[in-house]
Amino acid sequence: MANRETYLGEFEHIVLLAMLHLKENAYGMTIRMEIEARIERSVSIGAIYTTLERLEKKGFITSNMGEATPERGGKAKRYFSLTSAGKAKLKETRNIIDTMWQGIHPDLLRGTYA
Amino acid sequence: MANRETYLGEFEHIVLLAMLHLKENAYGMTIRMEIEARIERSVSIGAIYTTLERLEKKGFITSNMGEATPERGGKAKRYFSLTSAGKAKLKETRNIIDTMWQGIHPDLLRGTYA
DNA sequence: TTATTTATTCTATTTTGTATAAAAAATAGT
DNA sequence: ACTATTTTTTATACAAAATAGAATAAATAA
Repeated sequence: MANRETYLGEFEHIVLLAMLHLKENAYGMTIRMEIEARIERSVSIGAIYTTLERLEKKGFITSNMGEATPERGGKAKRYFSLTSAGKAKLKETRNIIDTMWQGIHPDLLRGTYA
Repeated sequence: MANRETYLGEFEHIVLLAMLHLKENAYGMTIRMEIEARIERSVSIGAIYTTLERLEKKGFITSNMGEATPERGGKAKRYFSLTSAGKAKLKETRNIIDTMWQGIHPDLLRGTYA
C-alpha cells in the first residue's frame, strides 16, 4: 500500500450531500438550513463556511457570486456546486462506509451493556 | 436547538466498525489489519491507538489486558470492545449518513464536469 | 439616514487524524 | 544466561477538520 489522501471528514461529507439536495440553490445559509432540517442538530454558520472554504481549496466544489437580485435586502449570495472530483470523492466515501458496514448484523449493535 | 455533542469522526467510525467485525478478537494489530483489508489503504498503527485511546476516554469502548499466553512472543494484547454508548453512537452516525443520502439520485453524482 | 435583513468573512480554539519513534514483554537460538 | 527476533503497546508531535462567535458587508424598508 502507501497512500496519503485523507478521508472526507464527516462534516464535509454532510455538507456535500446537503449541496446536492439543494441543487442550484446551494449557498451558506441554505446549506445550513438543509442540514439542520435533516439532522436533529444545530450547526453554526461559521462551521459551514470554513468547511466550504476547505472543500473549495481541495477542488471538490466551486463557487460563483450571484448577480444581485436579492428580494428582501442582504448581501449577494455565493453559490456553490460540486466538481466532478467532489462527486467522485462522495462516491468513494460512500463505498468505504458501506464496505465497513457490510456484514454487521443488527444483533451486534444490540445490548451487551458495557 | 442547541447541542454540543459532536459527530463521530470518519476514522473513529471506521475503527468502531472494524472492532465489531472482529468481535472478541479486537486489539490494535487486528483492528489495523481489518481496516486495511477492507479498504484499499494503509493505516499507521499509531493512528489506530490514538483513536482507540480517545474512543475509550469518551466511553464508546472499554479495554482489558489479555492474560498472557502469546504463542510466539510479544507483549500482552489489549482487547477492546464497544460499550452500549458506542453502539448507540454508531447507529446514530449511520442514521445521520443515511438521512443525508436519502433521495440522492445516481444522476446527481454523474458528470457535469465542474 | 437609520434600522433591519440577509449573507459572508475573519479569527481563534478544540477535536480528530496521522505518522514515527520508543518501549515493553514474551519466545527462540546458541 | 544472553542476545536477537517477534508481537504489541505507548509516547510524542504535528497537520487537518470541526466549530463557534464576532465582525463586516450590502441591500431594502421606514
